Amino acid sequence: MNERSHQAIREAIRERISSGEWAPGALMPGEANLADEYQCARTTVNRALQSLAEDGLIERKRRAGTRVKEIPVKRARFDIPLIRQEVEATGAQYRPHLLLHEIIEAPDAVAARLRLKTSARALHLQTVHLADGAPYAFEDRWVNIDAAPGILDAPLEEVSANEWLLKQVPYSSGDVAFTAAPAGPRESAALDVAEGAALFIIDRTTWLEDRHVTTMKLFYRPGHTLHSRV
Amino acid sequence: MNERSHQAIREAIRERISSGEWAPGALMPGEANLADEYQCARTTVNRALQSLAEDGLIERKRRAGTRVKEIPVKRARFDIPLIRQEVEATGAQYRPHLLLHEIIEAPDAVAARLRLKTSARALHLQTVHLADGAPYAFEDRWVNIDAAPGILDAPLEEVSANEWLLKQVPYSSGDVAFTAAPAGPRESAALDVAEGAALFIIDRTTWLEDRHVTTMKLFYRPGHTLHSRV
DNA sequence: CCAAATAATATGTGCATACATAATATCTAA
DNA sequence: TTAGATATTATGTATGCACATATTATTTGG
Repeated sequence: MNERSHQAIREAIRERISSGEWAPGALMPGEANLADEYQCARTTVNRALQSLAEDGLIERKRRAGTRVKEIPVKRARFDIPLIRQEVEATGAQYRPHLLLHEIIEAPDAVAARLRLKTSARALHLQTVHLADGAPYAFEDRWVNIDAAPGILDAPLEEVSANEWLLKQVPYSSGDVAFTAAPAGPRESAALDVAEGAALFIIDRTTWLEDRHVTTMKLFYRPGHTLHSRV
Repeated sequence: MNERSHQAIREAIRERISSGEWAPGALMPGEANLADEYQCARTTVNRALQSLAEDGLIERKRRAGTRVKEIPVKRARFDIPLIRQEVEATGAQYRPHLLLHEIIEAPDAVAARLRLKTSARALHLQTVHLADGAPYAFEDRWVNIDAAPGILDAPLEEVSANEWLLKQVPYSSGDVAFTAAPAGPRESAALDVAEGAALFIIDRTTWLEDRHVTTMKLFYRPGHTLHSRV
């Protein structure tokens, strides 16, 4: 990282913002000025400033210029890992255990998420993810069979459905929600915790273009945390 | 967005990856080739590919080339809002209510987080955030007085400590953790829920350079979810 | 006086080029 | 044979330039 690199300049400017050189909401010098000051091309300053804007630290508008944000947006990024990797990262041995595998009419909430016709059938799976044989998380998943037909023949005792699907449709998009809920009878039994225990839950729905592939809830054992830098 | 813009090219390449044109793990054509194919400068392809790498879809190494990731990292991004804004976005009226304001010796866990000497004193605040008068979230916060001295004179009945601190040290960094836990007596009373109810919790520590400013836990009422796109 | 046309301006982006850098492949000498 | 030097190559990035675009300021015409 050179003295005049866009990264160096970005950090220098970040410093100046942190130090309060420009008040929150204030107009910063234009790209041309900064380029002059740092003895570099405007392109380079542009890149530095765009990066700071991505970070939510400044706000840029054509013709209007660049200002320091009044209230910088705190943006957290989480890498959502494969459970296998998550478990293996702790040094434990991973094994999925399939508790339920049925093809039944999907409840309305699920049908809506998978864009199924009401009363269409879907694959319903329940899995406990084990770390060194002990329950680590409980997964309740519905799969749109039309969108992933091969799953009926997949060896789900060995590879978790999550992993299998990821191999099939690796570059899908989706949405995630984080929440908490008390353990119901299923979760309680699967995770070996008291009913009503507070569980951290990740709720995901995944699609590839317009094919809604799967929706699932992942219930972690009490005490699980997910963390990140801001 | 032009046909030959870096964004257009990025999306075109994203499509080609999604469609499976290049297998997971496979080597993609080099920048020069793609530039040739898309009839644009290598710089433009470079920008498109860097963006896809940021998204965790591909992996790039000098000399070795660019490959499609075997298992793309699912990266969720959350904008963590001010509670005031979060509440007001629902159309409700926001009001913070300060329950506790004391300067006492910080417990070890807190002292560690704020990098305080053991048995140093810190400001301890407990606040209920109200939406239209009803409890929305409960905040338990510790502030390093040395790092934010003005807070002792701040009108915390009107502006929440969070907001006040954000005004003072707007460009701080920090870490965030999400978890779940049962409501204890304090949370139960403040949020008006049963003891043991499953609460979604955001746990944050904030610092500016080497000054650790504040650490807090935010307990949401049952049912709260945080969501995002992947 | 006000609305619409027009000019001015800061950021946004593409391009050709040159060189930097990291990783790999190949050659060379003991 | 093999460690070490050297060449090769794909990505990384800085630069000067031109032009695009969004937004604000100014002018103009009714």
